[in-house]
Amino acid sequence: MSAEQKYIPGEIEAKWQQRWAEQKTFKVTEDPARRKYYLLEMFPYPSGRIHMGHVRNYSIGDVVGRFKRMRGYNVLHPMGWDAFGMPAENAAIKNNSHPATWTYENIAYMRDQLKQMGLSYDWDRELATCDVAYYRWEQKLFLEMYRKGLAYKKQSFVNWCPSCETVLANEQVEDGACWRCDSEVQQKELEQWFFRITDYAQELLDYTYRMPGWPERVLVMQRNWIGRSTGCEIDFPLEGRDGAIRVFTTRQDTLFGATFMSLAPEHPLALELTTPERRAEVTAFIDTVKKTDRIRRTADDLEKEGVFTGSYCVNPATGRKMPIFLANFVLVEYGTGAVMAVPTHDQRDFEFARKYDLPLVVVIQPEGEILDPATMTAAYTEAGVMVNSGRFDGLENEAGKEAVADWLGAEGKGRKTINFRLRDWGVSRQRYWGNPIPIIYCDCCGAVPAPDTELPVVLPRDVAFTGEGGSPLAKLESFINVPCPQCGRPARRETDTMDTFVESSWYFLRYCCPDFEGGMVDKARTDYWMSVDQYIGGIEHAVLHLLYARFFTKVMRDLGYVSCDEPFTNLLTQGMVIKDGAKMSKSKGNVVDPDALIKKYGADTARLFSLFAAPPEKDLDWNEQGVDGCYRFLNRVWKLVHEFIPTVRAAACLDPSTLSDEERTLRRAVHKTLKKVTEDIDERFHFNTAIAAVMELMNVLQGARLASPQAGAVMKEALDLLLQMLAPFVPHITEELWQQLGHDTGLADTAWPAYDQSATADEELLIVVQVNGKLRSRLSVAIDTDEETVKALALSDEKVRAFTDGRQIRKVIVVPGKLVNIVAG
RNA sequence: GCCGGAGUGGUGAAAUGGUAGACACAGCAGACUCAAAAUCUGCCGGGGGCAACCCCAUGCCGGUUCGAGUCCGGCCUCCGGUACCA
Repeated sequence: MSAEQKYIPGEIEAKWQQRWAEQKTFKVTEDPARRKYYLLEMFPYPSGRIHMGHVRNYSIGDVVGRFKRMRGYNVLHPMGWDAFGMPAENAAIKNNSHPATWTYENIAYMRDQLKQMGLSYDWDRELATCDVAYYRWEQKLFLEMYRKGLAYKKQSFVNWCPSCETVLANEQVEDGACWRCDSEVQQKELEQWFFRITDYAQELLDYTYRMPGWPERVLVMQRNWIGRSTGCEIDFPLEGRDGAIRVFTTRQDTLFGATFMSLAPEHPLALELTTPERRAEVTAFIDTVKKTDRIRRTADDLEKEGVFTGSYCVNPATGRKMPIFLANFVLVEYGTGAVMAVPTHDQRDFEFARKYDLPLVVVIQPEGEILDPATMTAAYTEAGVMVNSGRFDGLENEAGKEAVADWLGAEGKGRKTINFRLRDWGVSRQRYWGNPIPIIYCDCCGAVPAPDTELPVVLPRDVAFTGEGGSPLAKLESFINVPCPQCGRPARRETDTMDTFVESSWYFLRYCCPDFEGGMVDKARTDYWMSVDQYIGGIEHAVLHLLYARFFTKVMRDLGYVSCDEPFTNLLTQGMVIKDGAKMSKSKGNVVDPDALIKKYGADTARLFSLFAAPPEKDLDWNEQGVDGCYRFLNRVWKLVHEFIPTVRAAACLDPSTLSDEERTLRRAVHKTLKKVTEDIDERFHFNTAIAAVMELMNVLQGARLASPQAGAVMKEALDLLLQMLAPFVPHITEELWQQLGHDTGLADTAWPAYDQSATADEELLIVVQVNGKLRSRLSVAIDTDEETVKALALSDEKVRAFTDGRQIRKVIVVPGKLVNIVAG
């Protein structure tokens, strides 16, 4: 084989990447006359180099993008950089440089890596969230949200990561540890900025039932996170003094069984209600609880402990005097931070009551069983009939929930309410490398928005990175000191920056119009592209990014920026990349470097393997030999096409009506494969089976040795279609071979071929014959054989007779064109 | 505990309720070669049989059905999420 006939991925890949870039093949503009398709993969954090997760994510996306494009869609397929964040600061400290330098160098390198993969992005729309041109609009939105009360500041206990030295949102705490660095999270009382995502809790929940394009498990995770529960707020008057304790309960049907009250140790009334003689014990208890770290405090084996405050409140239904306790399992952040304790019907209250010898009253009686408080070993939490509940006795407890709620409302002692687990989104971060929150603090005027004329608040560059802790911004006098926009007196800038999840909550909108100078988004262009038709990324963002982005879309809709209710119509969550049974990670030492892979095999092989080895949603087991196999396959394609180049160039015009049996069979295989590949990509995203089908076709084509003029025409069609089918998966090699076959137009610009329905039709059918459901024989019959004939053939078949002779034929089931099942007994 | 998802050859996997294991990897045998690599061809779930074939087999136990990897019920195991949520 001569040198020019050898498959050298490096050469052809560079050639076509350059061609696509020069010709702006994948540049798109809004065109209302064409069907749009917005395809988006989650943009990467510029950590330094891409990893296999990126290779997989972007390979999957690229198949969809190239396929939809060939199908005639106006495809928006952008890429950019989630460029603010902590690692840049850490790197700056370590290397004595600047986060911006580190970030932009990484972007340059990774952009190059992505380009080497041959991805079909419109690079003209590239954005980096750390560019002022991007984050300036976020500041404007922040102020709009501030004016609407959707951004606000409050003093509260917040999650503090001592290692990152910053606050975390609830969603960013995993198992009591920081989502990024895994340090144990502490509770700290601080004044912080929040986004009022709870205002949208109901809508965020409702739409999870109207998003059929999302995986059910992501929707379930979001529903659980939002955590809506219906119940009542009930006021328990304090004994011997004014005021009341308000509780939230979903079990108002058990109100008559409430025998004591449990408050969170952090409850505002905790100390106020403590009598002088109990004071020492109570403060000691509060201290102990506060010192208990979050992991242990939320461990399920933590013993229920509490302390009596010395005060009492009154059950509004029974008039019973209820001792008020502080309890370590009551969470101040959920409900009202106070729980009416019904030990007979709540397991935690039960354990607590047993430990502190508190009274039990049964108020829900199960059918066919009598509960006795003296002998109960666990709380009864199932359905039953209300007892010891005055006027409600005899009601089914579910009906009782309604009745008690109505009664509480009528008496003014409580009301129906809905409670959410979702908390507001804390967005303040005590970091430098983020978007400055555009607020100025004045001793006279309080918090004042930076005026429009002063926007954007540019992140200053001349900052020292000492690694000594705290935000470098807070030490920069030239940044902090500013006159108050209202009264002109000396004031101070906010030095906190925004959570980087804020940038990723609207980047998909900015891609629609990345060059727009007139505001955050150009509504006409954004309306054309939105919503994202297909979003692809890792499952790890199920409740972080994906919830925030939904929230932002709704906020921006209500502020008039966009028209859609939801950002992502279809979501694909791809599986992890595994090697040797574990997720690829530096600490495991099982990382495969994409650069080395591409250098050795080329981008097409890297893409092909990551698409072939598993369907997109499943974890992908990386296997070097499998990669080798894909490389060999591409070599076979290369050789096969080269072998037939002379034949194809000399081929006659295809006339399907004059083909020999052999030629027709070959052509049938080609069109059947095209049908399968089309459906596998378009309807199912099953790229692995699509590729397998093409491999099968290759095996057929390699065996074909045809000599007639029409055979050349059949082969020409076969190779053209083979390359078109493979184009979305392995765009470089197919483009090169396409050109070598003599085509003038680029393969990427061809239309996805339609299969010839008549060519796919079989002439003979294989009919499976079963006796009592077991395979016994196969029949080959002409396509138009009628059912009765097939039945007769099956019954008279020699192999079948061996199993039916001497038995009675009870029934014969015929599935046309497929199968005959003879029931004999 | 609760909520998801998954259990199929040595491995990754494939199968609108209708031939279980396509395709590929690994392995074995052969061809080519002085030899090796590369490439090509064949075999490749287990058991029985000279063979045609037969029996068993999709985590386990039941059920529905002419027919179940697929649907239903009950278990077991693994993975992911979540957790004192009142």
